[in-house]
Amino acid sequence: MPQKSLADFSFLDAPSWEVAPQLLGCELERIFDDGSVVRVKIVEVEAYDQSDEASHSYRGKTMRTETMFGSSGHLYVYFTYGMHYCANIVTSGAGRGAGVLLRAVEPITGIDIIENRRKTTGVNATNGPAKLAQALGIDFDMRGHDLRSGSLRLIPYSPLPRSQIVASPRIGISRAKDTLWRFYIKDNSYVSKPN
DNA sequence: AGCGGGATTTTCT
DNA sequence: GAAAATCCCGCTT
Repeated sequence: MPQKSLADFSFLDAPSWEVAPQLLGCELERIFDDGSVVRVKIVEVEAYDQSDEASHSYRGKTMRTETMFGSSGHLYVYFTYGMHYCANIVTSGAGRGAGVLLRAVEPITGIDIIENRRKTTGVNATNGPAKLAQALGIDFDMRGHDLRSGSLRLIPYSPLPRSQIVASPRIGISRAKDTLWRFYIKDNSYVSKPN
């Protein structure tokens, strides 16, 4: 398989709420240190932006959110509830604090590896932001990782037709509850909370 | 199927 | 010192 050209990642250099639905159907390839490979399809995401009260970047750049203000296509990893890592794909280019939270993925290859890592099977292995982070081995070691190459790669695809995408309020936030910045693939069984 | 609580530590006030 | 872009388990319907 030939390496994708850099131009294929240019769609990330746009506002997060426009990028988010375009990430649905794209894939992630994870190559672990032992050489084993896992591939998944993105089926649920949420957009966050510095203009948005619910975003970690709302109150400006901090030590934690520095990567959100950096280049598009890098990985913003945060730690929450004392035990969970979650991952965002940074969007909007340098200077603007924005990203797209990965909320659910569908395993394509390496399902046995995923289920071993998660100690569970089926949809429960990857139908949540902290679940997929654990499944893909994402923690603070991956902070700021460039998703265009290396051990975790984004593989872009053409956008899905709008009829296959559902927009809804985001999950687990206390502010900006009415903003419809959660996007998921209609009827996909790996979505964390179908409406 | 749905609710309620506990886990556990980083980050910001 | 409190909240957190969550998950899991156990208990009740």
